[in-house]
Amino acid sequence: MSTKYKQIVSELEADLLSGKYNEVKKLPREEDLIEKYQVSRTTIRKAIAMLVNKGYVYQVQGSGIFIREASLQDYVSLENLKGLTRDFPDKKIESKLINLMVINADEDLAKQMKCDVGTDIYFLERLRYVNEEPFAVEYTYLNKNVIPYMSEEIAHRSIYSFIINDLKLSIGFADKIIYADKLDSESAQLLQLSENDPTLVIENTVFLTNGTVFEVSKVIHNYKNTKLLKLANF
Amino acid sequence: MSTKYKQIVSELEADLLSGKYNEVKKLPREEDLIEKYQVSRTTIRKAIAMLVNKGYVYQVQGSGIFIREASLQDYVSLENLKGLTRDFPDKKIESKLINLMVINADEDLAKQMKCDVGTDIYFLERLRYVNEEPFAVEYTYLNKNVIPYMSEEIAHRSIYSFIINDLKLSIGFADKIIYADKLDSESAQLLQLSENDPTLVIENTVFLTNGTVFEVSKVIHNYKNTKLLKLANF
DNA sequence: AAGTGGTCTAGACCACCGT
DNA sequence: CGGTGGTCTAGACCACTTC
Repeated sequence: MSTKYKQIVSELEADLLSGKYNEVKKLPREEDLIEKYQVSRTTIRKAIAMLVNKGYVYQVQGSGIFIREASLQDYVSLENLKGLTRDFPDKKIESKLINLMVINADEDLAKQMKCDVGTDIYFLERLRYVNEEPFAVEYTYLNKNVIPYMSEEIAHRSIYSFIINDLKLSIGFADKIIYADKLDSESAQLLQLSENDPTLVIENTVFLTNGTVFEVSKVIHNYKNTKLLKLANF
Repeated sequence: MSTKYKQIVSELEADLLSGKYNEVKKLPREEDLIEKYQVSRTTIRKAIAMLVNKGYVYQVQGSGIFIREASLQDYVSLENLKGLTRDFPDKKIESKLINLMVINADEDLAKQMKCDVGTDIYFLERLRYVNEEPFAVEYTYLNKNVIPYMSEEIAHRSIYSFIINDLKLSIGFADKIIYADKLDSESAQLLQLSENDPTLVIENTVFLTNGTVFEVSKVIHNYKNTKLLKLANF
């Protein structure tokens, strides 16, 4: 059983995605939500705050809770960072494993992963496809002390769902550095593009809830089919 | 006078940026902050929640409030979107105005700006420099019904500070679409790069607190000196 | 003026971290 | 176990929007 406000968030999120409020472009007022879910105002407001943070809605004092209609389709959201499977629920996601090995952290990697030099690290190289088209080349480093087990089978599917559902770890936050660059020849070949073509690169450092680094990765995207969506609040 | 929690956020933010807590890498516990600021726990927790959203800190149940040390230097933050002046406080920011005119919204622009076809729109083209280097070419559309006045003088400095401080408008949120592409010849020349070099493009739609669109813009960045930083929470 | 969000309080009880 | 965050309640009063 989850907490009340999280359940309310899930339910409202599902309603929003199903288009339940598309006509009025508004959510019911706070008082109605309080009545519907039988919770205190604080709890409702906490749930709404989550939806605001996720970019679903915005509130206007004296007026109501309005839906923010940034058509989510075909964009990789920078808010819900739980893997491609979440971003493209209707599309066919595949991964080709190119490399999987255990290495020892050198000084540079140890610093990035906040671990000791020599720590065992899984290194994975994957080519990811969306609807049969090459989408990105991923170079991933996982701390073996945190992720004790990794296999070809897991790497083919979603590593994140393995971490959350099987290892029961909870992911806390991530730093992402985003930039454009020229493609190197290896990545170009994998993405079926030409050397020196543009590419969108994302370098990730991903932390558990307690602040432990468990993943460092570099993802080289096909510029022809990657668009990120960031919903910012001031 | 601002609200209590906003004042607390400002103060803690300044403390964090000044490096006050760099040694312990922790903020004081909630109870101490309550004592210090003489407010209720809810108010302190609201302030901390803001700092968490901005990516400054993370909380661990049973343990404390820890500082998230993602070195902010040389990155354009996707959290504090108040212009380059905020992102690079120590650097020299300049803008060269290339074009400033009033146009009428065509069907496409009207849709993007949620206004009527034919509405007066300021169109600006600016080349922005950071430390004397060409940083980005900006194409900006501003709804003249919202921003009634614009001049060469304002366009040379920060449009955002004009909107906030002089027009007293409050900016609410923004949608940002981010992708890599090949440079066209005009932008390439302005950025002192070659045609077909990579570029990082950001397309913005910016809203006031009440949901009114006041700006649509396309920013074509120099890939050699632009790195974005996104601090995500799960 | 009526409707609806925004801020703030005081306090209860639960859940997780570390020793 | 003590220390520290996490969730939740009930209620007061303020501020903005809309008519």
